[in-house]
Amino acid sequence: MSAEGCLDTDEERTWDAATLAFRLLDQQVERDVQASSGLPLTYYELLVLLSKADHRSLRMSELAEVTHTRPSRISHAVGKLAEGGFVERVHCESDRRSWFAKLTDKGVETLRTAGAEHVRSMRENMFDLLSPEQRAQLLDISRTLLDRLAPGTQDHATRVLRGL
Amino acid sequence: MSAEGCLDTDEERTWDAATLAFRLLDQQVERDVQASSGLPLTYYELLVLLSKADHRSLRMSELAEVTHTRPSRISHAVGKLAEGGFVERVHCESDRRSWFAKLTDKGVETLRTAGAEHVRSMRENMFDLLSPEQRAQLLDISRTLLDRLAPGTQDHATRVLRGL
DNA sequence: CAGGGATATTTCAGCGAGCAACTATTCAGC
DNA sequence: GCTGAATAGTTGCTCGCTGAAATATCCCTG
Repeated sequence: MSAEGCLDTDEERTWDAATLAFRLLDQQVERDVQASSGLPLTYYELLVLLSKADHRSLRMSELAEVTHTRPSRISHAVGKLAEGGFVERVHCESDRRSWFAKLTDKGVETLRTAGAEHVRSMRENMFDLLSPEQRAQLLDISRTLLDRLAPGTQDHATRVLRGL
Repeated sequence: MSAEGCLDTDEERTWDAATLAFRLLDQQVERDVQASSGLPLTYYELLVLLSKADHRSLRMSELAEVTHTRPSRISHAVGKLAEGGFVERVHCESDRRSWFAKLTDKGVETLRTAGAEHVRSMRENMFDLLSPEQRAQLLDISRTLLDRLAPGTQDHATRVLRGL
């Protein structure tokens, strides 16, 4: 009647708990960041990436690649961010198909306060709850998963952000 | 220039890795489940919950509570699932404000194949990659986070699914 | 047992993300 | 150089989720 699957009970519990925990974590941090900056978490993350890049700018395609999302999302998102004045589009001289998204001064300013709130929320909802061992374990587990889900990405991401 | 935040580098790395890993994991499993059943992962999860409940049915409000999402989502989702014939709405006699969503035979059948694919994907993208220690660590970490993000939920969920 | 506040659900409008189709530019080969 | 394939981005449409307002029913108090 009840046991529908061929699941190992322990696996199922782990899946359910982990899935729910990280969804709720994302949602909570999203609420906090949005309340402090007005920006959706994923938009805020784009600003963070730009702030770390040389000249505070990245190509649309680089943003899509680093975030593992579709070009159309970046196009929409940068459009909104540009409307809000957080970002400006800069035409690439060497390849005129390409555009840079460049963080504006307003973007930097917004990022300062939003970043503080992001850190606070991150700590409150995650790091303060975990022991140092658990943090290390989580990093290890996440990297293990990423090795399969986004192979060769960690190196690549830093390469992009350091200017190839 | 580059270091924008007051973040501990280790914390930032852990946050980035964990966030990305579990987002990609969700997306990958979603793709697999959708390819095999045509259902979004979150809709499939509703069917799983119903299959575990007494009489294969739960109140709308129970579905909302257990999944930690908004009633309006359940309303839309059950509407779609009912259109597809996976679920039927049953009016509650004792409280006529309330409706049950009840899994149909077609729903059970769909769930059989989708469930197999879900388990396969879960294993391929998660459990097969982790050591037994890591699985235990992840369960522990997830529960720690859930204690704060959804306090008193684990008991509650099982209570709902066992009929109060 | 009538009135009012709580509760269960639906409906509507708006947002972020993805897919597919389209435009514009670059590049490779003849 | 010119044609055609590949690449960079954008646009339009659909989908699932949320928040707020609306509807229906229940329950408590007087």
